[in-house]
Order: sequence, then structure tokens, then C-alpha cells
Amino acid sequence: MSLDDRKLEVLRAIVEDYVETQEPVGSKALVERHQLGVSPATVRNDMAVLEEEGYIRQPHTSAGRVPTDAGYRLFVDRLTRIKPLSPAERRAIERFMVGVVDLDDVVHRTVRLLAQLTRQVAVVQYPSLARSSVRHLELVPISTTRLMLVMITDTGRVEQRLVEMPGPLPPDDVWELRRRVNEKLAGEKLADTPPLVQKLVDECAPERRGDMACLASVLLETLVERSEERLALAGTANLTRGGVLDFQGTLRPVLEALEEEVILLKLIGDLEPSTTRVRIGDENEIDNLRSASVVSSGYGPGATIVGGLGVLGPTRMDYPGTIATVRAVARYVGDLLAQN
Amino acid sequence: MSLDDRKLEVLRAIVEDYVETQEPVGSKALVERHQLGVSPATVRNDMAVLEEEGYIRQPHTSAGRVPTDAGYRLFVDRLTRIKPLSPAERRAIERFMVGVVDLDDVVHRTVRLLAQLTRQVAVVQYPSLARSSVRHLELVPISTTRLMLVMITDTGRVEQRLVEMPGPLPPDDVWELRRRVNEKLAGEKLADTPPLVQKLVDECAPERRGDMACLASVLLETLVERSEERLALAGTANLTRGGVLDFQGTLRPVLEALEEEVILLKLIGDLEPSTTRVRIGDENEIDNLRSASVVSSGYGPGATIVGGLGVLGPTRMDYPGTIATVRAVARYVGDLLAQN
DNA sequence: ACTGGCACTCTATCCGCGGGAGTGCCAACA
DNA sequence: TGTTGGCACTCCCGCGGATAGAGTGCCAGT
Repeated sequence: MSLDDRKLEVLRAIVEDYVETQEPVGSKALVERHQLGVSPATVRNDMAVLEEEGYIRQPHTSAGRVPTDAGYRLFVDRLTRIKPLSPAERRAIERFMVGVVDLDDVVHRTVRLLAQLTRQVAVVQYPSLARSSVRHLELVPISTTRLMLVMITDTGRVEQRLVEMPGPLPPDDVWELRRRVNEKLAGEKLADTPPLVQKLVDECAPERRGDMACLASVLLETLVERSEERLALAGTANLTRGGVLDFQGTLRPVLEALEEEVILLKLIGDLEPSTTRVRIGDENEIDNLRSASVVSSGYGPGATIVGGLGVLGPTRMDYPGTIATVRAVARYVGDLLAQN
Repeated sequence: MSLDDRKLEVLRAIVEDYVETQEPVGSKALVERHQLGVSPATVRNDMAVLEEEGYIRQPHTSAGRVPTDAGYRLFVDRLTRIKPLSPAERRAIERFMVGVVDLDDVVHRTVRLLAQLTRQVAVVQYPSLARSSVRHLELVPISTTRLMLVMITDTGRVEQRLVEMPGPLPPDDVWELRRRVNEKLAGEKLADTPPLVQKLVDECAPERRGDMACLASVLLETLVERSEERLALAGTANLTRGGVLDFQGTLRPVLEALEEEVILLKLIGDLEPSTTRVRIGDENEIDNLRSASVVSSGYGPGATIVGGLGVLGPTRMDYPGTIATVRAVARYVGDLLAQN
């Protein structure tokens, strides 16, 4: 049996009221607060159906109804008109971002901005190395046998690693290494570099082979293996809004999950679709986050996507508003990156 | 009236029991769990005195006693023998730190280690720029009018900033700038650099003056103004141990405080004394942390101190154990830095 | 100076009891 | 067939009172 329009309207009303009041909502209160044009009894019938279909449930017999995860899902998919940002919010974004100086700055400001606007926990991933290109590689002698390898990407990220050389290396040789490495790798996507690095070693003059091999191994580590993604987090204090009622009693599991970068990356790192994604409660694979929802989006200059960002909050959240904000911020950050 | 030895012993017993059980401790339970050699009645008299002096208090008439902040303070100052780390803990530290690759790695591992060992929130400050020296400055052309300034310090920190030049700059000029800047600044303590940077501009040939001034302003920002300290945080989930009983009801203020880097730096950034410092409850100037204690210590290669680290937990914490751990980890990190 | 005894206080817990909100069902109606 | 008003029912929540228990303060005795 499919749900007719009024039943959907009832679901919407339930979700909206529950999100606002945080209390189970009953049939009488519903008809009072919304112009449904029908009596409580009718609404009750609709509710019975909605409950049977799994979209709402009652905490105990004879209490009001509460949306289930499936209910929120339906609400998000079919009942949400993305509400445009208020001018105040637009201005907040603008104001927050004036005078950014570098990538770190952008990321930190963005994550705070998101947390503040949505009043939830915000996560921003640094532009993924895998999706960046090498802009420049620099070799800085630290001692006679040590080099500092500094890599700068087109997205503004700077990574550095220490290289222990097999033996002392005169400055001219460092210079030569630097030149060859840049010649070969500059401009290349990081994902494409491994074979190039190998070539670099192969094409090297035998007497330099040792040094180059050593450098190459660290290069590979930096470029690929250790291309651990970085991210920034803000707004954890927002978890305590609404008491401990959300998150079924303890923040513990949520805080634990937030400490695991791997988990966070999974949450916001789904970069395929350019659209905003919402994961509600049980839809999260992470057990610790079964009582949380995540709204995330990819961002990047133009249409390409170089990283993800998003917010995490209770399933009982203002989805339309949150989605709009996340989307707007993602777009803004993308534009900002495009300017560099 | 001064407290005799037995009264102090009673205080110690109260603190230890309360820390363990999290419940107000009564006279009878005390004599049962500790060999005090006197009767409950005697202990009661001692307790009355201790209460009068402000070291303990009862939540309500006819409940057990609970240490006050002053009680903890006395306990820490006069009743604590630092207990040596267990071999297991020593081994944990060693194992945690094998194979560190760079400074970021050291800091991240350290903060996780601390959180794990103390089961509390851990904070580690990156080596303070103000206390570091310039090892090398690198200028990388990004476009014709943009340079990336990369600074490497002797403590392993790498900072970068974008420099917008007034006009296009040929590679040779970049080279020259790089040479001059390094000549003047390499090896200097960051704190000493501002006048040197000024000199750099003054001594510059007039036709280069514009470029150099531009670079200098960014340099100053990087070296001084924006030498915001960085830090790492871990173990927030530990705040939820012991329910919400600690922290008088909500984690909110604590989580808020933990989001403010400035606050955290104040907490662990008191670098004067080489010894471990303990701040208990009200001793924290930050209102949000009135129900928390902070154990912190400076660290650095040898006797010098380049940064701070510490943990934050409820006033009801295991001070002897925590102090020992913080101290041990600080020393270990110092040794690690000394090796570079 | 310490101890045992005793009366007192206060809290936490359980119980029972409405009040109230909300439901489900049914019969009536358009 | 879909909607409505009515009604009995269920269950949570909050309240007051009684009780048990833990712990204290005080006092008299050693």
C-alpha cells in the first residue's frame, strides 16, 4: 500500500515537530500546530499506517509518535525542499573567510564555520593527496647525510619527510637530484607517480643509483603509502546540546568514533557523487554511530572533487537546514580553492 | 592548629578511597580498608578537624566525606610519593614510539600514548616556534608573482606561507633572495629574528627593495605574529568514564574549553619550571575547568624546554599515577628530540 | 587521648495512587 | 469509502509517605 499525500504530510509534521520539541508528538497537538484540515481521529488512522510501514513508532503504548530512521530517510528523500540560506548565513560565510592566508587557514576556518552554522560537530578533510598533483619537490640538506624532502601540491598542501642518505652528499649532487626529481614528477597526479619514480631510479647513473633509490623509497612513502589524509574537527561541544537525550544515554561511543581518523574519513570521504549525502542512524556502518546522522559533501575547485566535508549530529536534526548549509559551505570552499 | 600525622593519614585514605570508588567515604569504611589502628570514632574526630580546616566536606549532613580542592592540593604536595612506572608502562612507551618518522608522528603518537596510559584527555604542544631556531628557509616559485615560503626549524617543524610579490620575479632573483635570507637568518633563534629581518630590507639594493620588503612582511608574520603554537589532542572519550558524575553534570564546558587552542596552551604552556605542575579545580583560571585538574610538564632535548604536554581529567583523579606518567612521557619525548 | 554506645539526620528507594496524554476501536455520517 | 466524534483503555509521570541504611555528633567511660 502506498502512502497518499496526506499521510506524507503527517509524517513531515511529525518530523518537524519532533525535531523542534524533542518530545513524542501526538495526534491532537499535530492538528493544532499544522493546518492539516482533518480531525485528530483521521490523523490517528494515518499514524497507524505510518507505524505499520515502519516510518514512525511509539516509545511506549499511549505515548506520541517518534520518527524512525526510515521515517527520517523518507522525509529527507521526498519531503525536503532545500531551503535557501538566509542572508545572515551567507554573510556569515563571507565574513568568516575574508583574509585567508593558506590551506591550513582555509580548513580550520571552514570547520569552525560549519560547526557554528549547523551547531553540530563538523569535519573537514584536507584536499586528498591522491587527487592532487605535484607542484614542486624541494630537497633541503639538514646535515651531510640527511635531507628534508618537501612536497608542495597544486591544492596547497605541503608535506615533508626526512630522508636518511646512505652516505654524505655534496651540495651539487643534492642540486642534481632535485632537478631530476622535479623534471620527472612536477605536474603529475600523485596517483600516477609510482611508475615514474621507478623510472627515475632506472634511468639514474650507476654511481648515483644508491642515493636515488634511497630518495625514491621515501618519495613513494610520501606520495602513496603515507598519503594518510588529514582532517580537522570542531564543535564537539555541540554534542551536548539537548542533554544526553540524543545518543541514547552516553556520548562515549560517539566521542570514540570521532577520535578515529579512519572512521571520520569513511564518513565524509565518499567522493563519487557531487551531491550532498545524508546517512541516517543505522545507515552508518559504524556501530558507534548508530544514533547519529552524517551530512557530507565533496568539495573542490570547479566540478572536480578533492576532498570531503560534513557534519555529524543526532538523528533528530534539522535536515533541510543542515543540508543547505553543508552544500553552501562546500561550494564556497571549492570556489576559494579555484582562485589559487 | 596543625594537623598531626594521623590526620594526614586519614586525609590520604579519604582521597585514595574516594578516587577509587567515587563515593563519599565514611569513618567505618575507612578503618576497615586501611590499617589505621584506631577506631571509627577517633577517625570521626579527625575528620571533623579536617573538615573545619577545609580539606574535606560532606555533600550533605550525614553522608561520607569528600576531598575539597584544598584537600587534593595537600595530598599532592605532602602525601604523594611518586610511584615509579610499572615495567608494563615502560614497555608501552617504548613500543609506542618505535619507528617514528617525523615530528608530526612524534606528537601524534605521544598524545595518544598519554591518553591511553592515563585514561584521560591528553594535550601535546608542538615544539614552540619561539624557542626554536631557523634551520633553513626555502623559496619555491608557484607562479611568476607568487612564492611559497617554507621554513624548517631545528626542532623539525615545517611552516609554510604564500607570498604575493608586487611584480613578476625571474628565477635568478628568487635565488638571490633565498641566498640572502638564509645567510642572515639560518641558525638564529626565531625570537631574535625581527631586527635581522629589518636589516635585511635596509641592506637590500634599492631595485630589490620592493620584493624584499614584501617577503620580509610575510617572514615576520610567519616568524612571530603567526607563530601560533600548534597542538594535538586525544582521549576526549575518556571524559565520559565515571558517567557524567565528574564535571558536575555536563561535559559541555569542558568540551568547549578543549576546543579553544588558546586555553589549552595556557594550561600546558607554563614552561618556566622544569618540574611537573598540577592545577586542581579552582586553581584553573578558566571558569569552564573549575571541576577539572590538569597535570602538565615541559619537555625538550636535554634540560631545555621547547614545548609542553599534559593531561586533563576530573579533580577526582589518580594524581600519583598521572604525575608519574606525564613526567615519564615528557622525559621520553625530550630524549627522542635530542636524537635529532 | 582514645573508644564504644546511642540518638539523630539525611538520603535513596520503594510503593501506591491519581492525573493526564494519547491511543485504538467503533459506530455514525457524508 | 473516507472521515469524524466518542469512549474506554493503557501507560508514563509525578507526588507523598514510609522505610532502611549509612553516617554523623556527642557523651560518658577507660
